[in-house]
Amino acid sequence: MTTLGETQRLQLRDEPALTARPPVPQAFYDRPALTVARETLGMVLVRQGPAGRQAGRIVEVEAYDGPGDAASHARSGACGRAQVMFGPAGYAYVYLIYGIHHCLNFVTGPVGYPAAILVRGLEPLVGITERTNGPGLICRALAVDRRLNGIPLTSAELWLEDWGQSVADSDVIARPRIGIHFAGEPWASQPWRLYERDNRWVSKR
DNA sequence: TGCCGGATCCTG
DNA sequence: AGGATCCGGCAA
Repeated sequence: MTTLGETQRLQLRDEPALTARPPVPQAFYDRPALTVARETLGMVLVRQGPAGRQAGRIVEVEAYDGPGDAASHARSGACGRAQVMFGPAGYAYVYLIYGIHHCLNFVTGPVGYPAAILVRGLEPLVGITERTNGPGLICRALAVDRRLNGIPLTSAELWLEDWGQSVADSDVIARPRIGIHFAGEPWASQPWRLYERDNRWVSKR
């Protein structure tokens, strides 16, 4: 596995037209949440929306895994907003939080098993001018709201691409998830927040 | 039907 | 440290 240094990433930023790749297929998401989370680091999130084509490299994610995860929206069953998490892998789960901000997730795993990856940090590559170090900021910068809830990640509006900028194992940091103290143990301590070491686009704390 | 609190972010 | 501001879950 090779990783690109900062210099090569800067070169990629200068050649956006040359870097488009096919969308990551649905099968990528149809695996355990932690596996998908690890491999999602370094993948490029592409948004085709009101601002045209935007792209950024995912540098921070969190996994929410299974019906027993007390921090997951799926903890109360397949009702309300969490329904998408119980559906097939490879779909977007977008919800409104604190009445103000949106959060973007990728549904993972088999039908009936609720799991998802929350996108928390994005390194701008193409067409992104606002801050993207935090889940609400990412959605604002990419014009992602609940209209995108439930769309497939192979759609023409939002998808992942592999630009060959994966994160080396030695650069992956695993820590407890943010803002889920209410879940209690062991969930509050599960190291299911993954991010790239020393990347400025990782959310604060 | 009402209330409580949240996978956040900004301002003071 | 506290406010913004909507929605889901749970108690009554």
